[in-house]
Amino acid sequence: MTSKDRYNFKTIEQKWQEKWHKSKAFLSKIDKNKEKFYCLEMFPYPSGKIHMGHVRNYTIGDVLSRYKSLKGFNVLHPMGWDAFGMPAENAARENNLDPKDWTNKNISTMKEQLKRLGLSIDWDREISTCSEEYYKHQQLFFLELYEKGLVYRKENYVNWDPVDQTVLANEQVIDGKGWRSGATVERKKLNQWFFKISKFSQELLDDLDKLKEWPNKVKVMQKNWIGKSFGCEISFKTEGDLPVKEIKCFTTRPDTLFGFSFLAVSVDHEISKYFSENKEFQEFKKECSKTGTTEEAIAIGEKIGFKTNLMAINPLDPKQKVPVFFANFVLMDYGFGAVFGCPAHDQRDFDFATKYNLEIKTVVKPSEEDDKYKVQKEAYTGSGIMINSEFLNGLKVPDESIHKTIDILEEKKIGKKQINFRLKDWGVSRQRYWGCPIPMAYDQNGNVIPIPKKNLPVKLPENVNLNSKGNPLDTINEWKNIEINGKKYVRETDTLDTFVCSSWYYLRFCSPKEKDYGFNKDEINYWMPVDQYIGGVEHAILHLLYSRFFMKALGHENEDFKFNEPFQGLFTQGMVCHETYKDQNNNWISPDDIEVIEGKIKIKNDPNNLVKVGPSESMSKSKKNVIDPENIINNYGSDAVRLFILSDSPPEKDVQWSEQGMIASYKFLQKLWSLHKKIKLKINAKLKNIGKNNDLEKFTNQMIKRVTDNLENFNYNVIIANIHETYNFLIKEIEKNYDSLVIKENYLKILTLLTPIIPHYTSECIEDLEVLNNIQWPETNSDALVEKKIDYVIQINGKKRLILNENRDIDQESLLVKLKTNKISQKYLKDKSINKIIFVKNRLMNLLINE
RNA sequence: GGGCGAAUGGCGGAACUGGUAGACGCGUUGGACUCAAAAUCCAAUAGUAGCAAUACUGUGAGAGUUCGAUUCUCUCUUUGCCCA
Repeated sequence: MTSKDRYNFKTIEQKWQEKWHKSKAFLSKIDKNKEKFYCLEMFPYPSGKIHMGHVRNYTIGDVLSRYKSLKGFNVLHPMGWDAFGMPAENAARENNLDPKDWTNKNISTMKEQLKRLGLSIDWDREISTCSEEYYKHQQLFFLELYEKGLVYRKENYVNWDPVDQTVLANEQVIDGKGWRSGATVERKKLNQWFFKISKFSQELLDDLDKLKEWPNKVKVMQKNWIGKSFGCEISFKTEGDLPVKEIKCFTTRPDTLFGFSFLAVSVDHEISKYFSENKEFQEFKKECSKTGTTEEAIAIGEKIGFKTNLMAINPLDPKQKVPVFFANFVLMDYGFGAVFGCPAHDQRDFDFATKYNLEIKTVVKPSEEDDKYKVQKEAYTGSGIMINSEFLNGLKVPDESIHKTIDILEEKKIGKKQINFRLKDWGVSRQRYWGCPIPMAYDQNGNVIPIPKKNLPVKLPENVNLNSKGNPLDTINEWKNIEINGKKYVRETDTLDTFVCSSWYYLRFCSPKEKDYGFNKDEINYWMPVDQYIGGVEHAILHLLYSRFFMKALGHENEDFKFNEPFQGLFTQGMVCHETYKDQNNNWISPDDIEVIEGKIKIKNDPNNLVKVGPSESMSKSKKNVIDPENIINNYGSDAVRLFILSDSPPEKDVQWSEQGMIASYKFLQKLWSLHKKIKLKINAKLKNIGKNNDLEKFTNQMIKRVTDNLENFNYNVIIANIHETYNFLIKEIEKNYDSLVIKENYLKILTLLTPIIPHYTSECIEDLEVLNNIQWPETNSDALVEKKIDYVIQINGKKRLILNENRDIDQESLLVKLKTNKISQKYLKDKSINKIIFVKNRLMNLLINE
């Protein structure tokens, strides 16, 4: 092949991208005569350059968008930027830049990179969450939710970095230290703004059932996160030297009440006020704060307690009095910050009771054990039968026991049926500069006043010194101090969690230029909900749950807003992985810095330094196992990258990056191109009516069916296999005699099938064939799919013995006659009697004979 | 500890509703072209035995249902993710 014949992706891809740009090929407009399809991928954070994860995510979405367009849908496929957030602020501080400039520069770089992928995006709808045009609407939403009572302020514990003077998210606390400063993180109480997501707990849970096109695992994760538990509030009378008469507990296992052996409360429980002068208690409290606040830390960490002189009385058995402890494994957030301990049937309680020598009384036995069963080395938490529990004895655990106990407790007025949710209200305050300002202010007495709507937006001040300790906004007096109606106020200086920005951006895409409000009602009514949302499974809980909440909050007390779920379909794609490399000193090595010499992996230009190959892991800068998409696109072209990133694994699973696989995809496009040249010659030769062979048409129809099915089911990796099969078939078949018109008709259909995957290439081919009319997704001709001859599988005693190619719809008797004249089957059937025949029409025949 | 999922050649992975296991790709081997190499093309490629036709074994392990199980049921092992 001479270089002239080669497929020049550089000029061809650029040519088509320019054409698409100039003709606004992907512009979306409301058209009520067409069915809409809203395809959305999770928008990127503008961190600098795109990475392979983006390439995979947006390629998947693009394949779907282009397919739906060809199918005749009116497709909305927008893109924007999740542009607020800490990396910008940190980068700006380190390099003495403005976060806005840093962000906007990254946006323009990444936008160019995405365009080079040939994505079918309507760039006229581009939005950026850090622009005033975006966040001013968000501030209005905030005020609306405040008016509806869905926003409030309360004191809450936060992770406080005493060096950076800032609040840290849980994931920024590593081994109890601030991720940046390394300082030991403190628990600190701060006034924070909250969204009342807990008000919608039940609805968020119930509506999961409506989300038929969501992966089950994401629904399960959300369900667990919302964490509905059914249980009982129980009041325990107390005796002792404190003015405390009663402590309320929440429990999901009221049936184990006869196994009661202690009562544990959180160190923040209201009775702790009687210990404020107690030095030992204060020491204990300090000790507790060291164990960390995550549920995991508590589960793994040692259980410690501080005994009070209070005794709690078992409401079902007033003779039983047990000690009350402060304990580190009880959190104030859960229930009432108090639990009753039943060591025999809860491992945490068991560990605690063992440590403090408390009674362990068995009240549930496994069904197969007798009544003398005793819990020994660990708590028994399984199902079984109640024992040692007076009137509860014999009840089945948990089916009968829990409900029955609650009924009894309610009757005796010592307990109340209660539903508890694990989901807590969403704290949205961040002590940061680079975020959406919260449109609130305080008077001199600290009373809250919303900024009047006419004064919106509250703009972020510019040219701010980011090197101050704490929140930079706190230091800018001229911004902070304001007057409203002649009275002096101080602004709220916290900004909103960036998850707020991403909770409604999908609405903004429907009407990105609407000036007066965040969206236009008619436009969202046409485009919403998002038909297919695509992104990483790491957002399975927070982002997706917050977005769902936001829709419900907007619709709350608002007849005009008729959506309560944003994403009808959800697809979570897997990560892009690469082998990891380390040198002899355990330093990470980039794949760009290694070479293979005589089968050994070595560091480039340092042949004595052998490389240790580690497991393949998700690409990350810290492990240096990243491949820069830009280099790959430069070397092989976007179509080849798209082809490869889809080819090796199902999109929902992780994919291994492979240089060899990438090269193979590139070479395959070259092969396709030489096939195209051959086909074009055949078409131009204007061959007429030669032969009656319809294999080509049959094959085309098979492919239409298979590719369409695979597209509908996200089996994109199989489509790549289908494309290879198509090549393997055509390269041979095209040598046979066909009518030129038949070739052209079928070939065009095949090119259309490839278009969602490799759009630049097929556009060039279609143009090369001088086809002018718009292409549409081909329909399957089901007549052409019907095979006249079928390979019948002949089994003898369930084992495949031979294949008979016979007419379709042949009946059992006729097939048996054919079989009796066949040499191979004779070998097996000779002198044997057939006991039974299983015949599956058009598929197989199984003969059962005596061996 | 709990929940959900996964396990198929040297590797990534196919297989409709229970009906020819290993599509397709990578890699490997052999061949053609070439002074040679690269590129390209052709062929082979689950294992064992055999010149071959073919036979037997084979979808993490073990059982079960069935004429027939990668697919359904149970037990176990390993592993991934989420929650604790």
